[in-house]
Amino acid sequence: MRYKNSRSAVKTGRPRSFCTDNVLDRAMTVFWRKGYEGASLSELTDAMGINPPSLYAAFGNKEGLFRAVLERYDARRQSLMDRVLAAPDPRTVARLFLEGVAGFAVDTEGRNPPGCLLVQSGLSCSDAGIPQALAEHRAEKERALRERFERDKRAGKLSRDANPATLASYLVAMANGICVQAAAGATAEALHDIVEVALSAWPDTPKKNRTIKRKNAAG
Amino acid sequence: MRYKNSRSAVKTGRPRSFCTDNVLDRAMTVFWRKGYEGASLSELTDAMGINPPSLYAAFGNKEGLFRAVLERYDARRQSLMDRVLAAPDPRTVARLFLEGVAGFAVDTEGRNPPGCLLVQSGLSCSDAGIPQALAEHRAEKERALRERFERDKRAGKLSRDANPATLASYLVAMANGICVQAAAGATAEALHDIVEVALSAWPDTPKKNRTIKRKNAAG
DNA sequence: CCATATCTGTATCGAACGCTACAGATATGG
DNA sequence: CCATATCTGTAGCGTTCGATACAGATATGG
Repeated sequence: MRYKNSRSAVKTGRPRSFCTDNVLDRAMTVFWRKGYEGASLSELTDAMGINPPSLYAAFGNKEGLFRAVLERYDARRQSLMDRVLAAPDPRTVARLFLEGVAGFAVDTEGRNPPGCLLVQSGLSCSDAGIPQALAEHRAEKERALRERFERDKRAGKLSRDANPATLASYLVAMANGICVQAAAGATAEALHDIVEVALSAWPDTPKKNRTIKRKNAAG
Repeated sequence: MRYKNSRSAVKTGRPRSFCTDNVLDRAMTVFWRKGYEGASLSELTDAMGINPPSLYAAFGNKEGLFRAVLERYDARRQSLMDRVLAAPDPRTVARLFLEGVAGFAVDTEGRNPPGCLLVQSGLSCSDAGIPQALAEHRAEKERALRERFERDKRAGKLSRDANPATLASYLVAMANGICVQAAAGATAEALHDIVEVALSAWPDTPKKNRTIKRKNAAG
């Protein structure tokens, strides 16, 4: 069996003996369980099955490895976000997003701990760049939701007094809170119940309680 | 000026030169900003204004200091929880709780970072006892809310199909998510908007949609 | 087959970590 | 005023941290 190598073009020199995505997945588990500062280089190299010089040649340093892990994490969550953003209406977006996050938070392939890497691996840190990097990755999801809701609002799929930014922020906050509950050992059923309550806060499709100024809703 | 000392009875020996609550507040700031593992002993002793032997004599070790800080944190939040639990009805409990948490999360006395110590100081850690200790402290608040809602339900202040455990879990999850947003730099206004959405999910007082079995609601 | 380039494994670097031995300082109890 | 007890400050303990120097291994390009 040959590992997939990240080198895009044929280059000279001894080839890399490991698959980048593979070792990133293994490093992800360590960062997830121990947090950024709690994950030692020796634990990381042991889990990744490589030696320190290989790690430093490939990722620069510990922070570089962590940032590569975050990118890998996003990639593994992309299919969920794609499915969420493809939902026909904003309420379904909200439901798929919260249910998806709750599902991922409790089912982490038996390898990773319950919860979310972007929440529990370093909210406070000796190196302030780590919390900031995590915040940026979380904000990325929030922005995707907000832009979706802005489109929905323009399309008349959200009431005129709904605030896309607030709704996106609410969903992300709820999702992060769910992840904290999951990390503390909450069951899938408990998380599902939380999601149901959270969704009952969702504003329904605009009701005809005012004079209809413009009608640009498309089915 | 004389510092308050924690020694309850008069004892022999050289008296302690520092106020326990005072140094715990200073240590709290370090743990809050850097997380449990990111807070080094030298940073802690510098901030506390004492030397390592005094720290170890008083708190045992780093984990003992952290646990003492958590107790101190709870003590400083107790007045909020008292006010929340003294609210006349469950909806007001929910509102005061979320508004109170959001308020604390952004206004941390200019000394502590935005957010919540119980959420951001060590969700994942090299020593698993730290996330567990944090989870227990958070669960304490959730239990207080749940018991309050159970009493409300027995008193008819919550609808018969409301689940006190779910509502408490929802509020705590929402509060924790709000703290994550605050830690990432969310403004007080943004958090307030989230709280408003979150409260719109709250089940209202029981409506007379069924046969009224018992009536013991008071005003 | 050789020059070049890159990766791997061993062995280890200086720095920072959490923690403590020890002697001096300062209180109480008699 | 002395014996005892506890706390303080200095100085440094052994370990682990993140990161690297270096030599051998293995590919490409000519």
